[in-house]
Amino acid sequence: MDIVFMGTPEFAVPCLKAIWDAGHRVVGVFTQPDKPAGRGYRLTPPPVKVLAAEQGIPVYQPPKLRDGEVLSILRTLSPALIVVVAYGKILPPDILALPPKGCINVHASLLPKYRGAAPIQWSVVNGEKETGVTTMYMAEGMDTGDIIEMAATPIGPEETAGALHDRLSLLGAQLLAHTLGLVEAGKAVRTPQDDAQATYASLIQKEMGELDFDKPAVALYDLIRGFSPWPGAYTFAGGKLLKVLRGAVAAETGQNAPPGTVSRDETGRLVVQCGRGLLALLEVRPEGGKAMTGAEYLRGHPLGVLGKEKNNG
RNA sequence: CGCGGGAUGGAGCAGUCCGGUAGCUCGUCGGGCUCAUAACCCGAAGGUCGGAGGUUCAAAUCCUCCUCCCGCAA
Repeated sequence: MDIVFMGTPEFAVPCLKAIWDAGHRVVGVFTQPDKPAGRGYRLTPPPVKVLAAEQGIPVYQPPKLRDGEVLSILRTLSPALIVVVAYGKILPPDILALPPKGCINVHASLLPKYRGAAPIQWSVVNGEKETGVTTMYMAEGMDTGDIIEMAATPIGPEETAGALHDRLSLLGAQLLAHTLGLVEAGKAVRTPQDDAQATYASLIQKEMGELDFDKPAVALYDLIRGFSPWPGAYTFAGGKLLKVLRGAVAAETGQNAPPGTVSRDETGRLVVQCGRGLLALLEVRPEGGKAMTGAEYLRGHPLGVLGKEKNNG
């Protein structure tokens, strides 16, 4: 089949590869415009663009899809199918209606749960034990289309969102390859979603990564995993930012000190009192510094109370 | 040139504004104490203060340039 691919970040890269590996032809790639990123704000091309360019596939980076020009480009490319993976834009109805085989999407959750922008992170933050990937026919709503296939996978008790992202990215590519076969053969079955079961995974904001030590240690542990490696969980120590890269639950119950109180446990680990239980900060990065273990951090920084930035200033 | 923080014995930091013999916590090594210990006591080793140049009687500290790391932002 002739396919137009729409995707942007690293997550979409394996899916793009899977298309030609499965014997299909990518006649065009749509991706977000290059954006300033990193120190120096240098213009950086999205990963999908880099791969497409290597393969000599025409790349389009329209700022808007609803300007008519995009539609005429697509008509010229004349794909049988459009595949969308983490593109970052909503497709207007006239584009959805264009390809004869339809538009399909790969989503990193077991729909209808975790519709939306950040399903991987939120599934970890919420302590889910299982997640997966879904292929579906696209509808106008956000991730509301009819399901074609799903593949489930367990979330490891210590797995970070970053690790899960990489696994789901590959799993999604596998599933996509299979789904493409079904679609091409006309054997793809549509299963409508049960909207009553739907949940929504909103866009991650970095502010959501601030550790609230009034919460149970287990919840903070899940937050650290879910925000790793990006944007990272954090707190404040002595008015300075302290990123928490890796944590562990040191005790699930008990509270003997005000939440946020730092101490050193019998093995030298940095542990913090939570609303319920103790959280060990195994790896941290102080503002302007490099990553270090909690024990190392403790050698040069006084014990104190974390996260009081907003209260005393 | 988008904004900002940092580089000091093996680790983490203080000292830099107000130049003047490099300090703290931990680790390491030796010794002691203890039934024992990641605990405690005594002692020791270990540093071109990121690099180059400049100012000065004297520079970790002031000036200039450079390298590397990180935060914001994505």
